[in-house]
Amino acid sequence: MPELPEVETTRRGIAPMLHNRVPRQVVVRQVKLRWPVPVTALQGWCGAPIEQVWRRGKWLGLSSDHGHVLIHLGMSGCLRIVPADCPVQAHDHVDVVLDHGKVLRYTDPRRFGAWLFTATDPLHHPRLRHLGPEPLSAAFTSEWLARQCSRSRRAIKALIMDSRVVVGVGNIYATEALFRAGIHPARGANTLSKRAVSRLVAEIQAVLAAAIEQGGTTLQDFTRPDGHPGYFAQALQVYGRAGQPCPRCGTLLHQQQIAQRSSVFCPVCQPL
DNA sequence: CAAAGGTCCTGCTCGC
DNA sequence: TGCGAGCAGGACCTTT
Repeated sequence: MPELPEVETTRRGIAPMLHNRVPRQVVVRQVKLRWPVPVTALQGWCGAPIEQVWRRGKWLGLSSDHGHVLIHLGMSGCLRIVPADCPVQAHDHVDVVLDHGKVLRYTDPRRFGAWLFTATDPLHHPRLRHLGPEPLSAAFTSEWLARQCSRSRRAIKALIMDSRVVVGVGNIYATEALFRAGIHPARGANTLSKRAVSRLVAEIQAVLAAAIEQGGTTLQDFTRPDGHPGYFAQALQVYGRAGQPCPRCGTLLHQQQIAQRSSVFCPVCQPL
């Protein structure tokens, strides 16, 4: 499910229900996520009101006087606020029971997600320490991306999906941004002109901002914490449309594996 | 059987 | 030959 827009949509959905609420208990039904869930630390975190519900890249943070819970949704993770008597389903791995009778429930069939805890500065945590700039912040400039491109021969798509270069850009939005910028996903990063890099920065920002505005992309089972779908799927121009005509020139869209991820592109609008 | 929205880790290759 | 950096591929897991 989640790239940056879906994580941000999740954050906005759950934050109002968590702010100033006191977690009373954390129930862990499945310890084996990406890393073992730190059950004891999560229980110790209970008892203090949640002051901040924040996001860094695709990580969500719940911060209180007792420390910081770090949550990653992986490929199939989902967070919702449910009533305390909501029946537990398969893959409902973690509950945070809150003082107002509701529960923050984490569901993740593939278990690529993570729940971590740190008592110290969460941005210094080993998993967050090396993250690159936020794509929608002033720190993500064409100068920055051009510098990263100049020292890499990797495919440009792999580069922009590298969280040390820029956070939050996954397969859907990398595919869309490259189409909008007219850049072939397999182009060597160091072969891009400065102009192409600027265009790419602008398109990454535009596509992410638009997707957040629309509440994220709902494919298969992504729904927002309020149960509504995201509406950005209808705005996708090439992702999931291999074999269909390019929306710009009508040529049939190609699909190929690039950096182990399926990539859709227009061979005419995005020449190699 | 292949593929699905993520990303960490291992081990290879290349250049100094 | 040895070392570090950069990179590709495998790994994790379930569902469709």
